[in-house]
Amino acid sequence: MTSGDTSHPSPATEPVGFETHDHAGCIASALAAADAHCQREGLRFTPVRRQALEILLQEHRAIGAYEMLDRLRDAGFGSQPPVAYRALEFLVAHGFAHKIERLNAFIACAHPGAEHSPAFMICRLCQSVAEAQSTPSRGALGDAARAAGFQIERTVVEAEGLCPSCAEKADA
Amino acid sequence: MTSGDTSHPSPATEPVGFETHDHAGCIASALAAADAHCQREGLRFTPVRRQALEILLQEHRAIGAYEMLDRLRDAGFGSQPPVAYRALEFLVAHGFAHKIERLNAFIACAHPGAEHSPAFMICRLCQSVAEAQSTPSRGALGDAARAAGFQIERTVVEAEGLCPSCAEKADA
DNA sequence: AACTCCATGTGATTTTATAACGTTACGCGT
DNA sequence: ACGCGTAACGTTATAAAATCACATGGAGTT
Repeated sequence: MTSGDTSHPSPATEPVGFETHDHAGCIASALAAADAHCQREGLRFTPVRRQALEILLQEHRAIGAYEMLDRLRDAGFGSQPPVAYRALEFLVAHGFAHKIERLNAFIACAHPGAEHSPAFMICRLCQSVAEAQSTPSRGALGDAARAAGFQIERTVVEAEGLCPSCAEKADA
Repeated sequence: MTSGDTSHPSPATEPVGFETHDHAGCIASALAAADAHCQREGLRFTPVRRQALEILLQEHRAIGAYEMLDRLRDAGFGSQPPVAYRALEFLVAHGFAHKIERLNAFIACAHPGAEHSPAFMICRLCQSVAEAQSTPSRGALGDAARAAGFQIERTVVEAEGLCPSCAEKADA
């Protein structure tokens, strides 16, 4: 991930995962948005929770609960698993982060604030993760659910494969 | 693809999971199919592997590795985790079973033999699981992947919600 | 101040998964 | 049939992921 760019032409509508972008800016704005959202909703955006989100945003990749725990401990918070799990649970519950089931890991939401069913593209070589949108009600799964009378409440959509840059290397 | 699989637009409308069916028959035929497939491919369908598949077929629901281990031990096989994990790994690798990431559990494939990208509907109340087809290349995810230059190799598609019968109970 | 609610911190445990290693069984060429 | 190489099996041990249970403490309310 290069870190030279400062201009971010279009906000949060595309696959924000395999491209370079304004890191400091996205962290700051995401934290601000989370702040505002919690204010509005009467949620307590406590120090651990804020720190956890900041860690996810800084990494900009999926990190496991125990890696998060290490970071939180380094930042002066508790050192037992529930510390990390509770912070992550909060972030996920309110849409600030997502769990990548396939990796047992967590990543900051790339489309904060928006109601959405996320879909992820996971590179099996470099482990990078990009978030896109899925449309559960459309497509084969939606058809099957309607046909079966199944009420979808939540979806996990994760694609594993090669990101552009790893695919290029693999070709060579 | 199988010989019988036509490429019509909506292959996903046989939800084989929330309906009653000929249990003994489906077990026998699935085992026979697996036998044949292994024969053809030169795979070793050993006793543990066969027993593991039979267990999955009998249950007809997602079961965890340690539950599988219990059953295998009861059947006279080894009693340590790798026994179960290896059998399951074989079954998954060759398409006889799938892992439900959301549940950390495994289920027999409902469309044995066919090349497919499975999608699952998981009832959050009764834990039943139905398998349908997904069409990774179509839909929002496929679009996003193409746009990003991501090469999809495998997809995890899992919907969580209410199965028909639990939805009915919940309504009442 | 007393109360309640929720968040935090900690120790302990459960559940899920893999590493490492020796032994056995099979597949195959001779 | 014999020996060879590989894959499968079994076991011990350990790692990784997640949860339980309980005590403490702070923010807001009454």
